[in-house]
Amino acid sequence: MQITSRFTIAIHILTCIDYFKDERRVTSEFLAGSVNANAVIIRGVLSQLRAAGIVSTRQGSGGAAITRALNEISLYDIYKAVDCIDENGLFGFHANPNTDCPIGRNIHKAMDKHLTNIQNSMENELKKIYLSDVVEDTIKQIQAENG
Amino acid sequence: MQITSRFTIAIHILTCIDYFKDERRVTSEFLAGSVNANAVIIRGVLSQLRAAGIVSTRQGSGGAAITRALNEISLYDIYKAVDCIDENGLFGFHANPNTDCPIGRNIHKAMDKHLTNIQNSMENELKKIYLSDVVEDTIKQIQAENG
DNA sequence: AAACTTGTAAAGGTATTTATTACAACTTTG
DNA sequence: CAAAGTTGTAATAAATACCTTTACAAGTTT
Repeated sequence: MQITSRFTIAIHILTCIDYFKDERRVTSEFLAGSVNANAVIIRGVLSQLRAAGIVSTRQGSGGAAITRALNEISLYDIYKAVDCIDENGLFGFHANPNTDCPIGRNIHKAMDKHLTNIQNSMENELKKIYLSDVVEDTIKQIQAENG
Repeated sequence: MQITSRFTIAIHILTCIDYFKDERRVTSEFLAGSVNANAVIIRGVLSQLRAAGIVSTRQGSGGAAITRALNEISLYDIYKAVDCIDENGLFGFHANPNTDCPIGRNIHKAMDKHLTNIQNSMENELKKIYLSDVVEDTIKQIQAENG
């Protein structure tokens, strides 16, 4: 299993929007070209980012823009926006353990606390990384390939 | 997306094996009853745990046993045994970004380092929790429901 | 009005996961 | 040694989740 690629697509999109913002209108079609995915996928991700207040889009005229400073958007914000994982839902539980068995009846509660802590620690790491970090690293990569 | 339920099934199984070890022979059929899953699924998980040296099983006579002390088996050991997630594979990348675009060509490398760190920090948390912790908590839950 | 773009629903396809069936190999017991 | 019970594993089917594509209404610009 993997965290949905919508998350890395979202980071890709946001990096593109910032990179090309002064150069051209960044439409879903253009972004689809860079990501190499269908434009409807891109529009779906943009929809989620818009609902989270991270980007603005305009019908008709087209083009997406980032609404906040890059160092005010954490990877956690993006992760939450594209709805990667339910609250406490990182670890899948098997449905309907047998309640006639003392273990089946209680194991879920016993595991929950620990697994929630693990998920929280992962999400806390996401909060420490900002879109600005990724954009800077991407630009370094681009400069490295030219020099 | 979620981490496969084989992980929580494995913890459930191991807790059962320990809990019932002095009382009865713990067969895959019995475990399937507690988990409420098909016995073949249980045998598959037991196979993986056996390959990792966490349990031993016996053909014919039947029954599974844990090979180490519970406080020497971390949730990370179990997580690795049941092959939840590939190395650096927690976050799914969209395949084939457009290499004609400077962002498409470089974003992957720029994200990789950060996402690997996040996955590592999650896995390090798994190393801090032992099967003994989960078993103790489960027994506390059982005692609480009786008293 | 024409051309272009976003927003979203709906249908189709693909991949992954889980469940089931089947049976060979092994162990114990009478 | 035969019968009963169990593990180990392959193969197939079913269910679920995910991604892609088609279609079109609604908005904007020229």
